[in-house]
Amino acid sequence: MVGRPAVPEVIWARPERAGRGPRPAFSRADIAAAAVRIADAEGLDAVSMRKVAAELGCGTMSLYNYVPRKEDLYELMFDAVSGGYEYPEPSGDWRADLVALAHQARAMMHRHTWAPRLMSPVYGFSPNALRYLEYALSCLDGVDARFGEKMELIAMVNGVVTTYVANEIATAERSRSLPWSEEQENAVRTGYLISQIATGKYPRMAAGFAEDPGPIDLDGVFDRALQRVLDSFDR
Amino acid sequence: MVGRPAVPEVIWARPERAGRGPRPAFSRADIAAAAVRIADAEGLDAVSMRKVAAELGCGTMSLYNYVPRKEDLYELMFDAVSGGYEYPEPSGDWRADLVALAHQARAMMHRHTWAPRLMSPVYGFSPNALRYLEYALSCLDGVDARFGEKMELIAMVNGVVTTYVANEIATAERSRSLPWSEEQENAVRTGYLISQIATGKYPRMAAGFAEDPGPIDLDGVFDRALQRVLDSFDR
DNA sequence: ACTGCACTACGTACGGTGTACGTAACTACG
DNA sequence: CGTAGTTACGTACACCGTACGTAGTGCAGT
Repeated sequence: MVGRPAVPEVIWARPERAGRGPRPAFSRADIAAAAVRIADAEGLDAVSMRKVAAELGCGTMSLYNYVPRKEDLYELMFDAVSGGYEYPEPSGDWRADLVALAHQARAMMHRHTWAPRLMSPVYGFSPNALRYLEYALSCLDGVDARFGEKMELIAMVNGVVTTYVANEIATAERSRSLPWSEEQENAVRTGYLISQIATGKYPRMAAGFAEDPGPIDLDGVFDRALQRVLDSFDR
Repeated sequence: MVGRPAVPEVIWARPERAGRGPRPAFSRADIAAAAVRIADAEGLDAVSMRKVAAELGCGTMSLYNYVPRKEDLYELMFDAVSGGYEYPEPSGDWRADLVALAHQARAMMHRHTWAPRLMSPVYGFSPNALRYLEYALSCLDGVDARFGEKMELIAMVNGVVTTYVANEIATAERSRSLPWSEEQENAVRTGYLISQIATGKYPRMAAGFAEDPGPIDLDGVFDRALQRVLDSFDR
């Protein structure tokens, strides 16, 4: 099984335990949890096969018995953190239910700031992603709309969550790979922005910042964007 | 200048040509163009300092005279492809103007499929990003809304563009790093999805795919999402 | 005109990465 | 009971970003 397959393979279709040979020392959940610990502590780029193996206490190449390629490790990680959602019985108010679900997803991504980078429709097949999707659909049970329309709504809600969280954490995540602090970086960048605006080449931005310079309320921005998406489906 | 700075620095604030020393052999535009060529041809992960230097025909470490860190190379790349937009005089119909701008951005990202991965508010300071923003604001000149509201609209439009393009190209980009073709990968993944749905654990998805199984019209999905965002600002 | 310094150019080297390959030990099935 | 298929893992390769040192170049100040 250590020989990498020459034909496509979905990791979820692989049996966790093969019939023959010694019993595996770790479960997929163990491996995902180890990788998640590293990513939470040091960022996604710090997740290497060597480090995950060390975290588990096994040789680097042993990991390849469980995970054929690093891509699959990412898939395990994303599924693992997608397993923490609560799915209360839908209330009948689909807007409130979707808002609650979106807030759960946003909170998850703030806990695991690498998750937005892994968000991809490719991973939409993982067990927990399917559960999430099915639950979101169940929130829309009473809604009179075609299936395709419901899926487009769910996709837009998910899109808002990941883009906004990605933006919210962008500078913080970036500063992980930089030799100076986030505050220093921000100060320099806004300083440059101000100098550019002062050139007069961007009059509307200049006027805008003069009129409305306050700090941004990220929670408010997110909630407004989410409500707008829901509005647009609620005619 | 080869000594990396210990203090934050925005590459755009660096003069292209220093007073002393030999005249630089390349411009920032040359370097960005070389990196863009590589990324277009082989994907973003193929963009390495060595390859860009080879493409330019100089030694690897010479690149560091122009680009203090690889992050800055990304910033140059993103700004370079953001320089290809056309900014026609706003027509007075702000919805049509923003739709046209969004379509330009979408087309750009389809030409440069690595661009969504680099999309980050951090790069919103680059010269061409500022031009883009100022133009989008100019499309909203006649609209009676506060500056903050206009910025939120523009952000949502940009968000829709990048998320949807990222989804559209996800499997194709992914297959670049995989030893088998996109079609093979897709076949296996949808096969697994079908097998999962057939378990009965996801009744709503099962019903949905039975009712509405057709292939997805990506252009239509994108346009509908975009219109919904515009609707939600158009009361 | 000359000196000095800031800059360009770039070879070498270090510590990291994903993973191909080979070998040894183990266990369930024929 | 053999043996095939698995687990375990050390070694090795190609590639990465980039620190550091050295050599050459041309403007600024004297």
